[in-house]
Amino acid sequence: MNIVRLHDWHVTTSRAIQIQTEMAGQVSRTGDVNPELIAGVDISVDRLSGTGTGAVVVLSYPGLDIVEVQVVTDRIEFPYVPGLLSFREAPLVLAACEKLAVKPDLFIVDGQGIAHPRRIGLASHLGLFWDKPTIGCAKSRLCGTHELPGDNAKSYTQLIDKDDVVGAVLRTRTGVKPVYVSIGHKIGLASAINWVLACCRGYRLPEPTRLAHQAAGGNLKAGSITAYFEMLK
DNA sequence: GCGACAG
DNA sequence: ATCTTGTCGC
Repeated sequence: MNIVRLHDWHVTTSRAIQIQTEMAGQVSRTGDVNPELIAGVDISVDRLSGTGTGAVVVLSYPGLDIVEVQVVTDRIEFPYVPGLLSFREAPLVLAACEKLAVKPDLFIVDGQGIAHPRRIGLASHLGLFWDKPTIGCAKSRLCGTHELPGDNAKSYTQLIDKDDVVGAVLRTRTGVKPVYVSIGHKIGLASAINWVLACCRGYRLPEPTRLAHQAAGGNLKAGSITAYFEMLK
């Protein structure tokens, strides 16, 4: 997985904001994909050791079987600052993805895409480094206002920030708290919503990020990988 | 000045 | 993000 190192991640908060402002205009809000491989990324943090673990789980589509898993653990430098999550998490996510032998066609990220104060959340930022379609699928809101979607699965409402439709509040499963879906890069919102739903298997979170979360925490069942190799025979 | 605030 | 088993509810 080759990436484009657009800038350094070890910067001051003011420089980080400046970088975001400069890069926001490069984010593409249109397009669609017909993925064969969909990846999910996430990280976990160990406050004691001061380290973090970035993980990427690649799934086949439409089977959603695990194709490859990569994790990288390293010291985590940048603090958690709302709006600057990229500078804390992107380095680990990029490192894990650099180890991939396969090339995902689409990435689902645990965080916001353009549903961000400067319209460049983690999903969008990663999309620019990879120059690949990305979708932001966050568990809670960073900015914007919205009505509550219906209680049934697939129901959603618009997430609006400063008169801009920046995402959708989507019910991925009946009765559960909705997720915040937004354009990451190189994909339209309607497609982003459809791909998130296409990756759901009965849990609140779509399989890519749900499994990436487990992988980052060191809890990915080895059995699921075995199942994939069995399937190849 | 007072809240809000992805993970 | 993370601390964490059983338990209440559809």
